[in-house]
Amino acid sequence: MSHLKYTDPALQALHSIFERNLQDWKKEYPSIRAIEIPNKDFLYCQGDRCTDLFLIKKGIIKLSCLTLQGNALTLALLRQGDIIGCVHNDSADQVMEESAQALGNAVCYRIGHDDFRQLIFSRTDLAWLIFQLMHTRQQRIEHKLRTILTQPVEQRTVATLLELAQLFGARCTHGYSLEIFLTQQELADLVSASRSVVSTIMNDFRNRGFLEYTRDQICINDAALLNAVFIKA
Amino acid sequence: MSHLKYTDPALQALHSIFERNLQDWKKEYPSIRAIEIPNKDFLYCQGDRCTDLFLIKKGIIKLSCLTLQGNALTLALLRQGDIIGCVHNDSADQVMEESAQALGNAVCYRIGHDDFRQLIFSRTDLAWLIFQLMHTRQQRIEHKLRTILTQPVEQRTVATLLELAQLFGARCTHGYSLEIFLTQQELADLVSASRSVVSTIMNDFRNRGFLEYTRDQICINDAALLNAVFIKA
DNA sequence: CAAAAACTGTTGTCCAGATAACAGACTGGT
DNA sequence: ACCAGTCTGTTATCTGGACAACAGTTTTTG
Repeated sequence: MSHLKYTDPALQALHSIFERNLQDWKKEYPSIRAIEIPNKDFLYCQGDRCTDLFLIKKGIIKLSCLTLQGNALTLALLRQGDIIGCVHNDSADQVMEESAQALGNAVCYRIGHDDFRQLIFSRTDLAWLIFQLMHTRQQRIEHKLRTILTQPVEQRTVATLLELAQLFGARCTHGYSLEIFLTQQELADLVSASRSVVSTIMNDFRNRGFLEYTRDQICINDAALLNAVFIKA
Repeated sequence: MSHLKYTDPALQALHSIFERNLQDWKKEYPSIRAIEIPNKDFLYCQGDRCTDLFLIKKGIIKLSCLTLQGNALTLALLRQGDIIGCVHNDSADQVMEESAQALGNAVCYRIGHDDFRQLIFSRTDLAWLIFQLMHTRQQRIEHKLRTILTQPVEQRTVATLLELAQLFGARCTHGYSLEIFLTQQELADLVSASRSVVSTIMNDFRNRGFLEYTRDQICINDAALLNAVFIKA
């Protein structure tokens, strides 16, 4: 199985259905709107009361939540075609459990909860796609749980880097170059580890020639990195 | 917010729709079948090729997966109305990522993947319910992730016990009595901790009068247990 | 352009919890 | 009624990684 599998037909399909029908739907479901989210802006925050749904049109959205101790815990990175926001509920007193933040600039469709519901009712093909999509996402988070519980920080870092390469990677001479700016702290959050450990590991990787990085760019020699993982395993 | 909230209208609704329509559907979707799963039996195993979906009619199903090191990791406990199995995919070479095992005796509806798809297409109300349901489940696993990453084993044990009380609990003199047989190892898996630590903690709780247990029964004094948690927090 | 703020790299300390090992207690089969 | 297998209770040991602290570097901002 490829580590780099990241295309999902359901995702593509959903996305293109929206593209195609947006104009029509705007008449029928007036709450639909395309909105731009600049880098680091929040779609909504933990604790917000939110009555909208979002479908990502472009860009990456980070879902995270604050733990009781005040550390950020990254739940997922989502992209084109994924759905977030208030799904639940018909009872209004629902409060969001996570925050959704743009990682880089993003564009989303926003739809009111009720309109979305209507949409599902009238477009059964949509329902099935969404069903598949949610399932993939479920798989992803289960996978994450497994990883965190079983792999040491080093391996998780590798996994995260490769995942990022998939999401943002532009091919460059040695492998993938990440187009996005991440501080070590943010990276550490993604890995679910402490900043200091990640820092040391990254330096180690650099020395071993698996990657190169400066303050605002990471360039991954993915072949070497993957090799390193496989040799260990 | 109550720790013991465990009723979900969507769940109930879905369940009763199935109850009501089963006979009719049997004609239209011949793959639908109600099946009994005895305690500890598997609906499917990690690595199986599985083309069916299951809706739980009665009982509890445990989803778990084996880690590389060979420990079992419990992903979720599911119950009446929840859906598991092969959702994905239209491409056939899909292998299950987890195992589903009955905890106690259970009854499920089994439906072939394609029939289910048809069902969704024709019953839009179903689609919406399922949508909600998957979302709750998503929330649950995210919550689990958060718990594991932030709470120490002791707290997690408490949480697990209370959860179990909700699922299996029969009211008894002191609080809830668990109707199900769990070895310490299984309990530890649910908590995601090592058996020895859980053992010690359980003894500690017993001494402090929070619960009573023998080899094949646990009796939880939930009031006391909850108190203990709140005092700490 | 200087002072403040934010980011990185490194080290030393400390601890929750994994692991291992062992000695009862129970259970069940023959 | 014995032996083998499984479950519980406990302790002694080890370790990954969190945390805190600090010095050096880069960025921001007034």
